[in-house]
Amino acid sequence: MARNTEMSHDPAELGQLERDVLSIVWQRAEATADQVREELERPLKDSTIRTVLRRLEEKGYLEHQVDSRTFVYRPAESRQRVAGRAVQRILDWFCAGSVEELLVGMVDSKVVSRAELERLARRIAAAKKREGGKA
Amino acid sequence: MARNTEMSHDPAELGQLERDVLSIVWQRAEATADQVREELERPLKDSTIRTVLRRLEEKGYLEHQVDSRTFVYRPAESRQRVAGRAVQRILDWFCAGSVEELLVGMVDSKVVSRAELERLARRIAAAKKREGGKA
DNA sequence: CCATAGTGTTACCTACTGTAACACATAAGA
DNA sequence: TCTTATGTGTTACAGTAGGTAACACTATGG
Repeated sequence: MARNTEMSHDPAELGQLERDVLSIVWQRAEATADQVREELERPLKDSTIRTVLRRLEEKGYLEHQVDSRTFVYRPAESRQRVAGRAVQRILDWFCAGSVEELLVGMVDSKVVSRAELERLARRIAAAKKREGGKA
Repeated sequence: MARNTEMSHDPAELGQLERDVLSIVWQRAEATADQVREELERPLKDSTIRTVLRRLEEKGYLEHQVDSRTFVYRPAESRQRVAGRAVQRILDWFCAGSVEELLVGMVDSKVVSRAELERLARRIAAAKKREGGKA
């Protein structure tokens, strides 16, 4: 057995191509298969792109609406939320759920400096007040 | 093709069992195959554990030293560092490298609250001064 | 009515992981 | 010294996910 057989979707389980396609849709806000293919540098067949889009939808990352028989895909969730969940996973796996450990790890791995981290955290905390609580 | 053929190791690419084994070694600081097996709840054969340990070493997560013909595995990197790198990957994939976006995503996905994030960031920033810069 | 454009279905190959058997070596005891 | 644990090295197999794509089907526009 490899990987879970029945779990909610999980960003790290995406392959390279899937991530690329997903990124394109996120970037454009919405995209058809052809648009995605044009934006990919790789020379892939239409059916390949469509398969990937369908799989991404099955996994819950995308949803589509039909616009005169053409599928228009849109993100089902924002990049940030997906990224946030991905981080949550890492947190659970490698940091026993401790956010502090994770942040320390990020500093340790030079993902962000202590100063920068503090600056961003303050900014984000401050942003809350300006916007008033929103989902 | 699935997954990279030649890239530095990457925590998200680990399977469930591999993560479990790695966690045990991290927790104990060092462990032999038998010790790992005892600590796993699952009834696995010796060779299974050893294969996993070997693979984890190949992937760069563990290293071993021989203690009178017994392999003693130790982490090659701290959990925090590995977690940090994992986050870096997510950052690159889903946030175009923007740490701020990632942090916002974490808040968005309720991984951490704004207030808590700020509190931790301050603490981590403060810790730097006490310890003096160290690798 | 035909061609074009788009979807649905199905399939194949490979890499990765879980799982383990079996052969080989060697220290320790009889 | 011969045998037996004990532990390692090698090899393998099956299941799944992901990359890639062909092909059949459908409906729309000319």
